[in-house]
Amino acid sequence: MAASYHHGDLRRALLDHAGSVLEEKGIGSLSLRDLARRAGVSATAPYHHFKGKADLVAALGTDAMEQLDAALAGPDHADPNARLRAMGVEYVMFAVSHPERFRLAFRPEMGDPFTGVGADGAMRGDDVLGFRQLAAVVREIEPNEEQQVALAIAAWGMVHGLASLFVDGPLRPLAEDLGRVRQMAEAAIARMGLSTS
Amino acid sequence: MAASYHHGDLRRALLDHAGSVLEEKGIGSLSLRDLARRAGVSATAPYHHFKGKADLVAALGTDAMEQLDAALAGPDHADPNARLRAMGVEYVMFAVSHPERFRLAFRPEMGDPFTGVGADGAMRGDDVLGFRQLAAVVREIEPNEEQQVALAIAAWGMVHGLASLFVDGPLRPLAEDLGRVRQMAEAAIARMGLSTS
DNA sequence: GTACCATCTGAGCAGTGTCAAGTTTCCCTC
DNA sequence: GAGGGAAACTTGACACTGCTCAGATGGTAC
Repeated sequence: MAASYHHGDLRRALLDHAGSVLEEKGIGSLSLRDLARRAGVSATAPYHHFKGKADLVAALGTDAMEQLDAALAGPDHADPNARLRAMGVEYVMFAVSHPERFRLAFRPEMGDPFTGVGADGAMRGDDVLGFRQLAAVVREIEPNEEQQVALAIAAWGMVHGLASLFVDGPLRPLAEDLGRVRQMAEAAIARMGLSTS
Repeated sequence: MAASYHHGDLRRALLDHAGSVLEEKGIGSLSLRDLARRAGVSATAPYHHFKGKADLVAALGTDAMEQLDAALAGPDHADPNARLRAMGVEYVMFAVSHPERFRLAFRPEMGDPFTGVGADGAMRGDDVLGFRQLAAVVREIEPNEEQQVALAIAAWGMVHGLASLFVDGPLRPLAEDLGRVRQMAEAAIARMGLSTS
């Protein structure tokens, strides 16, 4: 009797349980049936909230992207170059601190969150989570529009690569020491001549 | 009669078929049973050559890593800075040209090819595919050992990030035009002050 | 109060990874 | 050449998965 026929917010519950599974056992162990079981609901109930597994994973990816975006909002130095560097460090720290979330935000085999750059190569930055803040700070640093794209790509590429090497690449053994990661990220970012045009 | 009981080189055949499936339908559609079927063999035969699916995928990752390594051997400019930049461009071009292979080389959920950086942060570059050539050219550019690590990480991070953004990230729509990718990669890499210490 | 409709259930299909036990073939040794 | 052991392969089975479809349920708008 306590359990009502209608769950209330099954969609949210499924996503939350998915988050737990993700952190405990990784994306390979994510199963719709298991999530349904955890939510105390039949195996087919999730299909009333998601088109299928891919759709649920895509929703998780969007969630992750939003969290990354939020983490990037922290730094607010007056100097845009310093802010860009600080944002880069936070990007890497987020990835290392929440590897499953970071992977999910860039996992295209099931659902794709990106539509951020037009086929002509122009940035439509305001449309893309995470890119918005990058575009803003880049505009402060670089007046030339064409160079803005180059700078944004170089900066994003740099920190995304660092993050990937720590999360999925050869630097993984170092990722446990967060202080060291921060230090290495700062060093690598400092090495890049951001302000030179 | 024509078909012998023993396959001959089932391991190689399975990996080859896996390569085809990967390029045609992506890693999500990779199934051991399907590979066995394609090789004309029972569903459990692959277990005599791989511990399981994860082991097969790990072998594919190693293959991919070797191919990436080979692709990086191309450029041979006398100037080490120019060579490093050219290697970076080739890295990105490989990723964009063979996205499934590139992903596989950095896919840890099933098997992990990396042991390249000691817990102390020192490079053990000669042990790691791909890193070997990077370590060599970095040594030519940068005499200071500590700075070598920083430079190597910055350079690898940069090109790996670029590659990832083209393959799995917001720059994906641009990845179809290989000429444009090359041009953008060159611009982004040129922006990074590699030779400044 | 009744009709609607999103939500949820149950049974069932096709496909998967993996294991245990048996069969066939190759190859090395005498 | 004969014998024997090891490697390669098969059959059969189990537990699990994503997904579909027909039907039960119950809140809500009229």
